[in-house]
Amino acid sequence: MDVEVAEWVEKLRLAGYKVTRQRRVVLEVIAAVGMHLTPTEVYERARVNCPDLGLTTVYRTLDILSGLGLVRRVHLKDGCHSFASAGQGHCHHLICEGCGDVVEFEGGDLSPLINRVAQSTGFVIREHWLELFGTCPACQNKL
Amino acid sequence: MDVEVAEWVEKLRLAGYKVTRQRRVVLEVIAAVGMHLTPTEVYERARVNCPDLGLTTVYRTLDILSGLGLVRRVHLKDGCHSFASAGQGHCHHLICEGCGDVVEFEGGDLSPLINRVAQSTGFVIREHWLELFGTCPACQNKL
DNA sequence: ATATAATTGAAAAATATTTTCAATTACAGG
DNA sequence: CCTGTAATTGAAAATATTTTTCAATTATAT
Repeated sequence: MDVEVAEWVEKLRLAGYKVTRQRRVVLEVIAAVGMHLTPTEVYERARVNCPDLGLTTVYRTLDILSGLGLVRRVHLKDGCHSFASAGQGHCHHLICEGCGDVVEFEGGDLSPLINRVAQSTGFVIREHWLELFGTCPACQNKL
Repeated sequence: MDVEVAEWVEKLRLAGYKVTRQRRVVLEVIAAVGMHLTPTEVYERARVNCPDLGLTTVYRTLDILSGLGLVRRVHLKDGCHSFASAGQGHCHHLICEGCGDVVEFEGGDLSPLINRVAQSTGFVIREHWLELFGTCPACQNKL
């Protein structure tokens, strides 16, 4: 079990959730795979190690994990059904349009932009999302 | 018919689509309402002026409009079923969490950040997408 | 070991989206 | 203005996605 899974298990426990076999296997799949996965894809992969897992539980576990900020929905042009690990700190997702690979990056400082927009619109801005799309080194070589 | 609708109609025509009563009414709803709407919400509002409109046509029209870049999906925490006008140029969405109001803003220059990420990951970055969330002036006053 | 409250999977229900297809309609060309 | 034709339409069916319900199971505090 790698470090990320151990940390996630600990956070689940601290938040008052039971650490079940099913939750553990869902965690392991998402931590092990560096790409975005739909609930059904998580389900299929997780069932290799836990054949009695139900799709309902995958949905429920993804809900919990995103509530805890451990996992985040990946927003793609044609829909937003996929999830990926959300990493530590304030990270954003860089997504390969070829293979679905997801890399996290530090957001840099967007506050000048955000302050400018807050100023000109009168909004109080609470949160922001940034996603980058492109082609990973491996997929560049395939062309 | 306001300017935005007239422009959109022209772009539809130029792209080779027929300008039907149904498409026009969908356009009008989205242009008139400064907030994000689900296909069903568009459908309900559009039917006021066009009672024989079908939901299927709303889905199809939203597909076309987002293909032409006139409308963009709005990505919210709990799902991505809503659409809003995409405005001119390279704009992003600022969304009020209170009332669903959507304001467009110029993206500013993200290229330093994007270049840095491209450099450190080896990705070719083709596109980016930024969304801000907060509270609009009207909703601030309601508190 | 036990009690108990959380969690589970299956099935059903609810919701969202796409496909199919015959009827209708926009509009180019006369 | 008519006409022909290909695009477009709505309704219904099909598919996909997500949530709810509920009885059985299970993690874990004691």
